[in-house]
Amino acid sequence: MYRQVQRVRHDDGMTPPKYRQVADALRREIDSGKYPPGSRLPSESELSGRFDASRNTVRSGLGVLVSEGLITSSQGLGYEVRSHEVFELNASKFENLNFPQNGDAYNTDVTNAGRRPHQTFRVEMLPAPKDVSERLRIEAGTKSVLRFCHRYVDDVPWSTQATYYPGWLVEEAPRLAEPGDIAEGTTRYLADHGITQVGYFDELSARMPTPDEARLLEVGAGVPMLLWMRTGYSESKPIRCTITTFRGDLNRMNYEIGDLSARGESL
Amino acid sequence: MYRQVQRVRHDDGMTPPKYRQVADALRREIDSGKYPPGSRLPSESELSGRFDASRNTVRSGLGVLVSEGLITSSQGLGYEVRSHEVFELNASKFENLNFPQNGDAYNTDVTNAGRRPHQTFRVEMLPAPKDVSERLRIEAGTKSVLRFCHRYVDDVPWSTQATYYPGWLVEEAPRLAEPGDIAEGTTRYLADHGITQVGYFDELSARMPTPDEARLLEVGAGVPMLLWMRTGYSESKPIRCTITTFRGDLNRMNYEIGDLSARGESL
DNA sequence: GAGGGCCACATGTACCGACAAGTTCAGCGA
DNA sequence: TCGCTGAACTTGTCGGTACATGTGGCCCTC
Repeated sequence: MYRQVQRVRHDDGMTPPKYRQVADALRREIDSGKYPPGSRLPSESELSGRFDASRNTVRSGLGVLVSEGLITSSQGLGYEVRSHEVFELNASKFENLNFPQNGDAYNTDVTNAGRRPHQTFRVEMLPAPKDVSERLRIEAGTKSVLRFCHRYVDDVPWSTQATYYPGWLVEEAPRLAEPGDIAEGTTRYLADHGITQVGYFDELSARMPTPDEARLLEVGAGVPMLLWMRTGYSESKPIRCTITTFRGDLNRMNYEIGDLSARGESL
Repeated sequence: MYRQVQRVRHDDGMTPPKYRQVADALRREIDSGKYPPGSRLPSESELSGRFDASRNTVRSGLGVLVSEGLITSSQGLGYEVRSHEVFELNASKFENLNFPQNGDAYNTDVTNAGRRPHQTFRVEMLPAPKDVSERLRIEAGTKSVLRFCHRYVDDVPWSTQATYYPGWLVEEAPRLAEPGDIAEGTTRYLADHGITQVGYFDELSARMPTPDEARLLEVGAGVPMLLWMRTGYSESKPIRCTITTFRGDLNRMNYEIGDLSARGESL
């Protein structure tokens, strides 16, 4: 039987719990530059001594910073301060006949940024998920073509992109369902078969990764995903739905709307 | 001195740690509908019995689900499955002279959705933060006007919106720096003073909330923020920079690009 | 010099115990 | 009836211990 010293003050200026004090102190030191991005924090046992707290308590504090996305931990190595180099994507420029959104566009973008692109690719036929079938305006469960892309930058998993085409479209453009790249780009290929994309509807949201996504993109706790759903329309109906998942902290999506001649070339 | 039974298998088909098994099992049950949104999970001690694990281990498992944004916990009550009613924002329609992005637009939108809007408002003059001054193309630290809005939906904190105007703009449109609403909307007010916004540049990203944001928006762990930066331009230069932070899981931002006549009124 | 084994140290998992503090409700008393 | 108190739940915090497991470097051997 033992007695622990717990918090005593119950007034308004409540002392935060110890694990939070640890988190706050370390967060301040990280923000102040004492621990710059890429550097390593002291070990749990060192911090335990410094804060006069048990290793469990220190771990809770570090856990807060991990779930804030400030640091990562790796077994055997320690805690490292994360760096945040963001990658810019210009969404409103992505797709047109001259600059289709295709593997090539991605390759070009990444290469221009001085990084090394790499992607894996897969084609499947399967019933469309509910949210996709609603957007493609087809019956739930109707067959659709999924063209799936898993993209890397400098061998770091970067994004997954799943494009669904409604089943009826395959009748008119059979190569959609065939494995392998479409060299001229799907947008161009469809246009050549009389299906021209004239507009699209984008939806953006954020959420924490599902276990699947965490595995595919090798993200740990504290890294939110940026979700981008693009539904493309011909003059008469929806013809595709693309769902892209990014690491939200490493990507920024841009839209240019209206007259931006004043923006010039800078930035 | 005691001995614990720990995992033994070291082969490829590695058994996941127990806390993860707990998380996976509960996640499946939530997905399956056994615990629908709004319902409560069994208590830690019940789960402890069911999974033959200590309360700490069960807590770790639940912590995984919390940081995935699937559940929330409240002291004295238990764990509740979160619901995800998303709120739609049409970004590409937001701003023009007839439908300015103003408190009114927000009020209208929320009321139309059958919810109750409420907002607090504040005006300040202060040096522009670095990221803002870059976008407004003014010297870092130059004075700027901040018009800050904290918005609620049904008394739930929903978003914060900070709009910065460059200091030089105040000379031509002094009411910007005065506290209180500008009834006709700032866009209209600026247009009446010869400053017309002809285009804007949007940047979207996601990250975990800072402690400040967590406080203002009352979000717990596992809820990512959706960040929206909009820089508005006149014909010759940037005239404003709006930074909006949303709960990423409860909001969806939409963009309409090109000809969407096929989309019709539905959805 | 190259390779392997081993040790030191990092975090990861799992258990135990105790007490603090928020919520609900039955039950008691004015 | 109303209001308060306390019991019985809940989760939150903090401490301890033991052992598993990943990493890197030292050192010995071949």
